[in-house]
Amino acid sequence: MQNADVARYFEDLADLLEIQNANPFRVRAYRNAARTIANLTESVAHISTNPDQKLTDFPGIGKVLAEKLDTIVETGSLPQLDELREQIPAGVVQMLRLPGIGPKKVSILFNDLSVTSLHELQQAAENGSVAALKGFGKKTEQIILEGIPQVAEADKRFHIDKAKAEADAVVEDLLKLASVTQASVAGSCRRCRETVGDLDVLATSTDSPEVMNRLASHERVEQVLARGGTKQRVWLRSGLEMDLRVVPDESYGAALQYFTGSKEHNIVIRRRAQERGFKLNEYGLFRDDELVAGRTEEEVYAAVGLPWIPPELRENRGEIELAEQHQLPNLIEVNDIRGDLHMHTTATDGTATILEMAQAAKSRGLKYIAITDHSKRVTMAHGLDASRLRKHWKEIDKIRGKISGIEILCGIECDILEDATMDLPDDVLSEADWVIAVLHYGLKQPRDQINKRLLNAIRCPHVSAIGHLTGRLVGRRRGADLDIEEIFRAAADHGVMLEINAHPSRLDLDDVHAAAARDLGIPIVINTDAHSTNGLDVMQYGVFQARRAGLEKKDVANTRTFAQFRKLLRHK
DNA sequence: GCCGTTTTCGGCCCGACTGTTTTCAGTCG
Repeated sequence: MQNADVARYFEDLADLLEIQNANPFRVRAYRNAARTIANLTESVAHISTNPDQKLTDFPGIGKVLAEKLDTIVETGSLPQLDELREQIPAGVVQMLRLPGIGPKKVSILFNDLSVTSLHELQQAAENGSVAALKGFGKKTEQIILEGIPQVAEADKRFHIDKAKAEADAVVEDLLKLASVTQASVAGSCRRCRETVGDLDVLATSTDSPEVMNRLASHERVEQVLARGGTKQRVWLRSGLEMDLRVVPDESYGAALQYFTGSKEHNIVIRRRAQERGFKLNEYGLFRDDELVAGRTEEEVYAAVGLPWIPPELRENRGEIELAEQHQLPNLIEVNDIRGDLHMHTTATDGTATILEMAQAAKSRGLKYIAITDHSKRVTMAHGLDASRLRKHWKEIDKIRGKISGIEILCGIECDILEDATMDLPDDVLSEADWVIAVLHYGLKQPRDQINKRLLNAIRCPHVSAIGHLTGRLVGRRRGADLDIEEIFRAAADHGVMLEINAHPSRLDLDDVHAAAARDLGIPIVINTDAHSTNGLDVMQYGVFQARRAGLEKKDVANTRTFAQFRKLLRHK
């Protein structure tokens, strides 16, 4: 059982307890524990059965929750959860996803109206019985009727690239206003999460209504959902929701800190403020009613005894402790990247030639690239067999003479087949400068077989790196089930690098896996997997992911010079 | 339900906005 599955038990339990009107702090305890588990690099099943380790050593897991985890690992179920599910139908839990409807209202709908599904809820709203409930009204009825089709729709979260583009465009326009001195995106977008549910934008202005009006009439805005004196919520044409907050200049740092989150990070920061006799809110840090800090984020962190913490790390996953000890990592930056070791050309499913890719890479400041077209198993992309690949490499060799200032490696993205053999024979792979081995097919095979495939690839002496390890697609497809610890140990033993695939729909390794790989000393490469010249521009998202994992320049192999990078290759 | 360099009990972040109220609870971030 994967940690994500175990975490799910506690998340479901928290939802159900909330509807039952349980103690909110008890509910939070379950959610915190779920988060801890989802962020673990070791499997809970392993820790639970290992006599040398204690689950209670992990934050937010006490005696009670540790016992429940043991039960889940041992039996694959949790009696308490089963009981609650019998009392509260799944359709009732689904109502929690309606915007504007929380556990209290869901509880009333279920207990007083006996609705047990979105369908029944719609009928109840249409015949007026929802509006007649105490605490409900015409507006609530309308919110429910509008929300039901939205819930039925798929996940509302957007990939980071799209979210960031939307936010940047609006921020840029707000900054053009005379009254606006500072503006920034905040929230999960500023933390560079893989996906963003909605956008938070912050601005300082002497004329709040001007800013609000500008956003309300912005060409990207479809509809204004709510508007007060300093806060406005709009729905963008792209489908994203955006919150705008306007604060005075002297509050900008406090507001930016506050709205960047994460919620979990902020809870700890606020507690630190409290312990020091302050009150921290989005307007600043106050002693009694006197503003002590708030103009910059640095001021706010300094007031609670910490250096500034990069937004990507603000998840309460240990960054506050590191900051306290002045051991925050010096995070890798986009400009540190010197090479890109995964890209395609017209030889398979790319849209640009070798020369065009090399020129585009050079113009983006890269010093070396690897051309890695598909191997033959990927028939849809017209993957290369041995003879076409050798011709392709000769072609690359010719191009080397036509462009200076950038090194080009003869590479291949070689499929690891379902039977755990490589898609191309050893003698061909041995001629490559760079082999990136990947799973494309049979991702649903059982864990043992997936592991066997990856371990075989890692042991193959010609393989340089494993690309997009799990094969997951962000928000669309879960990755293959694999034993991360075993794979990582093997990669460390054999000197095989692991890729952070920078494409916003992959970002694989994820942040948790990348941190675990780094801890084992495995060199990480961040690659674009570009299928066009513009595809090279996604490098930044891979770097964001690396930053979220706390990686430094030295942890990432393709920040090295070409000469240094070559030395990392185990067999060349 | 978790947690503890004053604590094993009594805390657990804090404010804006909305809708349904006639002073506030619920929801959200």
